Amino acid sequence: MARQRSTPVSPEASVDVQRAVLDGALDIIATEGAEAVSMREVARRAGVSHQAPYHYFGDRAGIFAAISEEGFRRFTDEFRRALDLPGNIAANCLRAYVSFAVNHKGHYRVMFRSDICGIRTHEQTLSAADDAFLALLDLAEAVDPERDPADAMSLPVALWAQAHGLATLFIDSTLLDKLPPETNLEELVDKVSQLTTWSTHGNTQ
Amino acid sequence: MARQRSTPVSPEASVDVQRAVLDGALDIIATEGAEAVSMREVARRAGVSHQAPYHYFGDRAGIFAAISEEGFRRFTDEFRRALDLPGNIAANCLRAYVSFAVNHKGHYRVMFRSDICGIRTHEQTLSAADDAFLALLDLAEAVDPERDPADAMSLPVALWAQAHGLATLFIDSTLLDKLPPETNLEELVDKVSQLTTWSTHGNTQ
DNA sequence: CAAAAAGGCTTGACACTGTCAAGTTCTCTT
DNA sequence: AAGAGAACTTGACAGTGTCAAGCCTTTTTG
Repeated sequence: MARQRSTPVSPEASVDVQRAVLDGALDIIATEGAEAVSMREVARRAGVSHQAPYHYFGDRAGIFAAISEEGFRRFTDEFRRALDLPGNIAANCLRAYVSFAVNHKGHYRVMFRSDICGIRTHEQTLSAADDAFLALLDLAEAVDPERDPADAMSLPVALWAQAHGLATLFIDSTLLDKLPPETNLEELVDKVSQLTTWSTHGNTQ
Repeated sequence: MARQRSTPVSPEASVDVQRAVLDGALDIIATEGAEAVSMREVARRAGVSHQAPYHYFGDRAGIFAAISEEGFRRFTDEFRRALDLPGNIAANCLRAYVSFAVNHKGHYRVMFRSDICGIRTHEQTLSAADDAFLALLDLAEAVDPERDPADAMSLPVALWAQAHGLATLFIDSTLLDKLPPETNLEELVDKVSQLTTWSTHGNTQ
């Protein structure tokens, strides 16, 4: 007799399995890290056979690619919302960036790991990452519209590096162990914003 | 008959095996990423049995911990050398930081991955990481000795985030694919330095 | 409306992995 | 000379990613 299926076969059921596989993987990534993800464990959590995930994602890297894509799409949404907020744009975006990483650890931990999700071979993930990059360019444009066009990339790279650095230090390193235990993360992010000035094009030095 | 040993047993030989295991692992990490490291593959590359690495490192995480420790020690050396250089200290240190990451990909990729090297249980690795953090605090002190002592951590965190963000974007993300192919990395790092001003304590806003 | 194709899974098998356990040399004390 | 310990070794086991092939159920097609 075949394994009991928890839900009947239907158009929605397949989506459920797909979703359950991703959610199981996300949970493992957020709590134990990406290497702890195994095809068989996510299958087990989704209540399906060890081969079912292959049907949707091809291989292990495919799961990571799907998570990365979803992460970039949700990230771009939240980031663009911060772009439209009133006030200090750079500060708003930094806050949005870091809070996305902290609140979506599972996604964020995979998004920039080109080694495990084979992003270069996965077109949709690549395009989602490109969209996110466009949003970043818009931030740079808003921060300093009059910078030298011949050096258009320095500012976006600098902004991205600060945000990405803060985010990864928070979620993966032992930085937090080195800070006083009462430290408020959001306050710290804002202080870093206040501390940083992105000098304008006119500056020599 | 036992497996032919390439070198006779001697005090140096054991060091050789240890070193060979680490070098094999570092090579794999730098070229394929940390998850591609397997105990049996590094043993194979070192020309020893699949259990030999356990003798020195306990388990897989132990290899990563040893690499992380070595990375932090070498990093602190190079970073402190940059601290003593004449000129713009922040710029010198940022350059040293990023160039360490790029030139020691294998080490750098592991140093901040607390998930795979179980850093919290490995005292020597932890202490090496602490030493690196002290060097960072010295940089912050040199950049702005008169900042508010009640908010001593914002500046080091900001400096570290910028450097760490740049480094990880360079070695792990697809940022480089998005930049013009002729981009010179060292120039880009310097431009980011020039773009960034770490405002002093007197600043309100 | 029957036959064929496709989608959504399943079980089975294989080579490989990390790690425990239990030898087997060597080298260095005592 | 004997014993201890370091530096390995071989063997075994459960768990892994993935290929191959099969089995239902639904959808499309002739």
